[in-house]
Amino acid sequence: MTQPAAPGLPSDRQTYIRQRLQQDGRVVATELAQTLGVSEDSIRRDLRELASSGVCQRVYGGAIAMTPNTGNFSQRSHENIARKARLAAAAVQLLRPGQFVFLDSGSTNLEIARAIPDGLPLTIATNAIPIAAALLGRTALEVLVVGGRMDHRIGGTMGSSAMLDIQTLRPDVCFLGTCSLDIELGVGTTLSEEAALKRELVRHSSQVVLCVTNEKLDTASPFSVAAMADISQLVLEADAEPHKLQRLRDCGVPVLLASS
Amino acid sequence: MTQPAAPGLPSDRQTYIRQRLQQDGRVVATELAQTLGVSEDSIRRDLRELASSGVCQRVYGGAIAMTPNTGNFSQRSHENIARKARLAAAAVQLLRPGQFVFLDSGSTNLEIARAIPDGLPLTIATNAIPIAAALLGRTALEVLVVGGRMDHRIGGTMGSSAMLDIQTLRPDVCFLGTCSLDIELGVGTTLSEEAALKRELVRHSSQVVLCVTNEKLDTASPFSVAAMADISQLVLEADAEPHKLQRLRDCGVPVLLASS
DNA sequence: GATAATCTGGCATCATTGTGCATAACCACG
DNA sequence: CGTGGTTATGCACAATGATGCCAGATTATC
Repeated sequence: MTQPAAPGLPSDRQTYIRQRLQQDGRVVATELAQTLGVSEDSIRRDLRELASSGVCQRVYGGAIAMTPNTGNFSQRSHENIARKARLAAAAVQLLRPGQFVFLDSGSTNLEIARAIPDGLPLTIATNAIPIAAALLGRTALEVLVVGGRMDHRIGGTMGSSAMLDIQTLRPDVCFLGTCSLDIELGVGTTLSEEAALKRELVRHSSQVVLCVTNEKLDTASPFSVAAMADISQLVLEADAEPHKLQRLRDCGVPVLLASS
Repeated sequence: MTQPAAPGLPSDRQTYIRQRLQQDGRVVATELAQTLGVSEDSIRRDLRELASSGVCQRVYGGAIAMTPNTGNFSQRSHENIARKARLAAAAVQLLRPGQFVFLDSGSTNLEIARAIPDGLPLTIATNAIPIAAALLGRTALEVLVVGGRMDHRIGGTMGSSAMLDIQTLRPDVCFLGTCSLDIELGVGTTLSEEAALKRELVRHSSQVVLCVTNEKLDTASPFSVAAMADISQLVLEADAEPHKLQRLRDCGVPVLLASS
């Protein structure tokens, strides 16, 4: 166990909390306050700050570690379900009857698929298996599945075959799954093949919509997918940090806020 | 078994319940209350919340895990699940490491997908979305998804695009989903498009394996898929009617019986 | 149909949380 | 050395969340 710093620079304390989060996966506020010899208020402030940076997720009584890029798809899709569902509820308001919509892989897009109103006639294309599974039985929807080799990390098809399939599509709207969003660096993702597929998607879609949860704002990933200029519409959480939100608005991209 | 947290963040409790659901498929409220050291009321509240998130389905006395997809396909797949699982357990004994296997759509084939032993390296192609979803995360398996228009009745992709995809494959073994089997009429199915796809599948596969539950024996369907001569291997239930079984053996097709 | 177990919703109670405010430490600058 | 500003911290208080208990309704089981 790491020794808590006795005089304790605030940043040291947060480093210690990060360590504990990585080590145990979760922390308890009261226990941290006692261990570090500060009031629970300070701990709460730290946790709030770490949560807004995307390091952890705040829960009643403490916090649990956030692992944005690790873990398999089914784990990720259980995190932040409520927040992603709210984002999805806002996003589906952008849909119009008869549109041809592409739903990229990603846990947020899975929530969007679930949030599509019953009876709204759409044609939906996707390379994500869980999304196709969620739309199975929704007879009002014409569903096209992009074939190819399935990537277990992404939860969707990838590879040259999938790329070729996508090139034959001309979606009206594409909901792009996002790993990170930064104003200068644009949209990024963790896998090179995934990035290539998403770039093709952006190239062929009339509109590109991006749904981004708070922890992904102002972060970067190894592979670039699109620049801010390629984005037609942003959907963000209402409690996103105001200055980040303002800077995104200043880019000229329409922003839709998901009511919290 | 995961150890329940002693101080117990509320979110940890729900995570524990999720784990138990995934592990055992069902949970009992009274047992959970005792294990976690909280009142049954809290457990019931948790289960209600998890149910509203779609994680589980509430039943009298506890909850059962929800399979992600709903609709007519999953209804079918819940019928005779035990019998189909036994059939599947026998069928996977036919698999050899490194084989290229095609799993056609159908609830029996979904059970086969679930019954594939962990660590057995295979390449699996499928046009069935629930099967692809079931294989997601099984990293020992290379999974190829056949793209195309998804048919909500079948639960898989169909159409000309899927046909073309299939023509590029040369599976070692194909597990053919079956609606009916009759010695004179061969294998049949209810939809013409489905039949066309299955015919293509039979044409391109080295071996064709048929898993058939008792109620499908000696029945016919509108559209013909294959003759008895096209079948390489049958997998039947051990308690099939002896005279039907004997007549199938007489056709010269090897028969594997699933122990009941 | 009777009985026992379980479920739902309301309520009281306690813990946790966010916010405003005051205090103290620290830093830069004249 | 003094001063104004910033930051971190702790405390008080109101709001929210979680929990257990209870009464009435519902459901399983005999």
